[in-house]
Amino acid sequence: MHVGRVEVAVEAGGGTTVRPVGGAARPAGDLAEAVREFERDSPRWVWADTRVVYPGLLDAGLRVSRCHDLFLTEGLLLAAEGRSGEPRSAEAAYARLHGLPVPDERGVEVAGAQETLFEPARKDAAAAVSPSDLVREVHEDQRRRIAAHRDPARFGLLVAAESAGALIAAEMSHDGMPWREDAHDALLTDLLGPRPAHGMRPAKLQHLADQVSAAFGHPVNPDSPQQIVKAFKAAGSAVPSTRSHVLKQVDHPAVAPLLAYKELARLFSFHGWVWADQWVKGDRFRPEYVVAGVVSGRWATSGGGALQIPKVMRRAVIADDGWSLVVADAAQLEPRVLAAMADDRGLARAAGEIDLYAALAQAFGGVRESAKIALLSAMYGGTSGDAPKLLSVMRERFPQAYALVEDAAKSGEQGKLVHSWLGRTCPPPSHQWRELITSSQGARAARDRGRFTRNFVVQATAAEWALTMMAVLRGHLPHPAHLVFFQHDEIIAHTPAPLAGEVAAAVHHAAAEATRLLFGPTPVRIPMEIATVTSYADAK
DNA sequence: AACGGCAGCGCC
DNA sequence: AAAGGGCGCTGCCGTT
Repeated sequence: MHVGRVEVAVEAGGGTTVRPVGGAARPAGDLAEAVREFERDSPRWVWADTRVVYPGLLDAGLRVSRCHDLFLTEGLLLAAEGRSGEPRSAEAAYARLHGLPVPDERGVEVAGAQETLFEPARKDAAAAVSPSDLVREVHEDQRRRIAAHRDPARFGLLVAAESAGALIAAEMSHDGMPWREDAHDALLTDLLGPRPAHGMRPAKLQHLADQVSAAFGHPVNPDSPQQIVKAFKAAGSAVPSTRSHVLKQVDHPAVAPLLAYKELARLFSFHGWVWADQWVKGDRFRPEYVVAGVVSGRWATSGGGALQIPKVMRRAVIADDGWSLVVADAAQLEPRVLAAMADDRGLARAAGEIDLYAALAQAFGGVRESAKIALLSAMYGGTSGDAPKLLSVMRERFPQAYALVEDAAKSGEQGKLVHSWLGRTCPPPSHQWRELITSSQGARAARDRGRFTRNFVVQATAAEWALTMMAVLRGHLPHPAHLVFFQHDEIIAHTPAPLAGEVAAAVHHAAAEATRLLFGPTPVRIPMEIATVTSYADAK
């Protein structure tokens, strides 16, 4: 199979220019036509921004196998060059290349209107260049910068995985996650009562709110932490906050209805009927994913709250008739990633087992929970409870893994940058931090950043493992199975039921392949827990 | 009326 | 002595 590169530039008028790398640019009336023509060779499509270009192709029923996203790559490169936060758009990259005024990233409209892609550049000094020359020059520049990276092979893998993520995010938004509106409505009605009129509380919520007021003997808004704190104080049960774990310690008749209210109110306002009206259409939930929306490379969402779906709501995620959901979860991903990164023999041996913490228990007095606390404290910077004692065991028994996170923390405390395994770089400390660090609060600021960088190296590497796994999986799914959800270390595929076994096999393959691509030969295994279900709620 | 910080809590 | 990482989203409430 020939795998070349084809650059694509979308003109302001909606026309398209394509240029096979090494060849000549030519107009291609319609991007879909160009994709139909070239895609049989599985080229790597080079374009300014997947969010702008790809949705139209998906609407036309087309998919591409790989791409190079200039926007996301620019973000990776800028961070690696210690310039996080500078505008990442191709226009901005072009302007920097030529010393021109750099357009603001916010000026780029990404709502799917192709016309707007080059508008900001047109308003600025980059206006003179044709879109196809802009794509060509920025692409060449990025390839130079990737080649100049201290580890181009790893960094190139990261660039490819990030770009694959952009394709997958667009495809997931296009396909949507199965979400049965009738099941969701039934679930809400069961928990809250029938859908209320606009601006009203559901019956059960109103009843609980009334019980809270009755318990205090006067009207109290259960949504107002201030009023709650005041009411408890007046009742002789002062509380420092209204967090549920605080309230649970209080002996007062308002506590029970208040806690019940808080739990249900959240479901009502976050994932209730109004939410469904906005985000669920035709039994599909279509969130907006933001690839690399988190500095660690994790995805974020810009709407729909897809990464915070409460477990109880998973009952509404139901496969189509005759189809299944294959729910796959990378178990204990972060400690395994730490073991592989640190090449720590003892930890890596434990990470060859299905239950890593159980395998470590022996080192921690035979207590699995202690092993878990030790590892989590090492990765998060925890110091409460038994953590200090358990961390000293960790330092003794798993010195290389311990040193890796300690070094990351020390670098952070000193204001240095740290990197993931493939070369994602954390942002530099803020200006305020640099001022704070010399003040009386300096020690605290240093510790806070140390915890951030300590966690960054592990979380970012876990994120790139997951991205790589997903990219491999995407290429191995049997048609018409497709990915419908991704949440940090968990992936869901929607598949005709008879193909579920093939999908599961593809998941196992993808996990092993991602581990090999990132870490090469290692005793560490990153096993996937897979459940084939009709409803997401039945996984786990 | 619009905006933004905060509290609180859901997910990993 | 204690001290936990990353997000998004909502309603409240003070500010403009």
